Amino acid sequence: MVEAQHMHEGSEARRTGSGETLLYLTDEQLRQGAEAMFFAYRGFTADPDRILAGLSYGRAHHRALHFIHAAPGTTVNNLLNILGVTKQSLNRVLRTLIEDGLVESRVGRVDKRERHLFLTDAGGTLERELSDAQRARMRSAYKQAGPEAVAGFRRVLEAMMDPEMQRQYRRLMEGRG
Amino acid sequence: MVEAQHMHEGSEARRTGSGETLLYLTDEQLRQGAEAMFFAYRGFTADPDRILAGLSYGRAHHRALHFIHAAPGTTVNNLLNILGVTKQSLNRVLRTLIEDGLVESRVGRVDKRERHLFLTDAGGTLERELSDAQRARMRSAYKQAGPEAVAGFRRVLEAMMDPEMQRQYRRLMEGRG
DNA sequence: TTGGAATGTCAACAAGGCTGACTTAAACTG
DNA sequence: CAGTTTAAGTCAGCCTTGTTGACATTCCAA
Repeated sequence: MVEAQHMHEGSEARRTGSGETLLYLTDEQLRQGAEAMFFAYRGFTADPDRILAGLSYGRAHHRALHFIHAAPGTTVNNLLNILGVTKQSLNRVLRTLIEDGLVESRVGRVDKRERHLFLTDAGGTLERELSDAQRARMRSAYKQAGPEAVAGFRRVLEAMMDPEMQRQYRRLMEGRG
Repeated sequence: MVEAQHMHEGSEARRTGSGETLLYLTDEQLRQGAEAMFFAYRGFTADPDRILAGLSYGRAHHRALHFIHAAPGTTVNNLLNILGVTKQSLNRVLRTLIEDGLVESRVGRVDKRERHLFLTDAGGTLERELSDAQRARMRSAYKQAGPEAVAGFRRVLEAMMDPEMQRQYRRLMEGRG
């Protein structure tokens, strides 16, 4: 049920005869949403970035560590698709992580062309440090906003993804509850 | 009121005797939120990026155009704070925009050290083209998710910002409805 | 056995961040 | 008025992280 007290200030909804909900979204409301995304993403990355600045790593290293943690044993190609970068770009990051002993690359058993990626103990430790920093902010934001807001947050974000990314995202959600 | 059907799958809320709502947020739920942010931000920037790729501009030019549009007459220093980059970095972008006749820089009347920035007609046209592309996706996401979700989306994003960015954001919201 | 797929590597380049040093002009302040 | 601070711009150099293109290797599968 769409009720006034649940609606964003300024947005309007109306039920048609057929029961379909129409939304009147002004350009201004959408603009504000875009700005919110911009500022929030800055906050989202700020804490891990601060940690990484000390080490000689960047945000790209964090992303690699994150998704290797999320899907241990993933192949390079799979990681490429998730991250949406070229293999040359990923390779540069991956190479330093392997050299520094944070990531282990194992030749595939069934297909020996493939490399399966795992975090070493040291890699797991850094990954945890980075995500702890990121999660602290998210936890605080979730608590401030409340569970209804969080559900809406997730719904809008999912609807904003490219269809291919949405598939990747849902695949990652499976098998993790 | 917190009711089960409004809650995100897997999140739990409980009312204490004092009426305070407690949230039990697992690391896993927060991780999923982080991944949603990552994938959604990619989608968020994808459409304007495609347009900019043709021209010799990048995302940084888009951001400058966006905020000059949002706050016409803003000074360079103010824009610096909003974008969170160094003046050297902004200057490189701003210089090309001014040279190409998309942005006009006027010497301040009251303080002649300041430069006030405005979009030219051409600048306004490009800005509109870029935000139209971005807004189309946001409009679609907002419609899919519904007004309650949008309100929650905005609440979580705002709570995720650095306090200083939150101030900038709210200041921008004022005087625009 | 040959074609194609997966991976890795080299080179070159561009965008867009950063720091540091310095100039100019204007404004403020003692 | 002299000295300091502020706003803006510039130059030089560096780093990360993205890109393309070319090419080698390895291995699977038809």
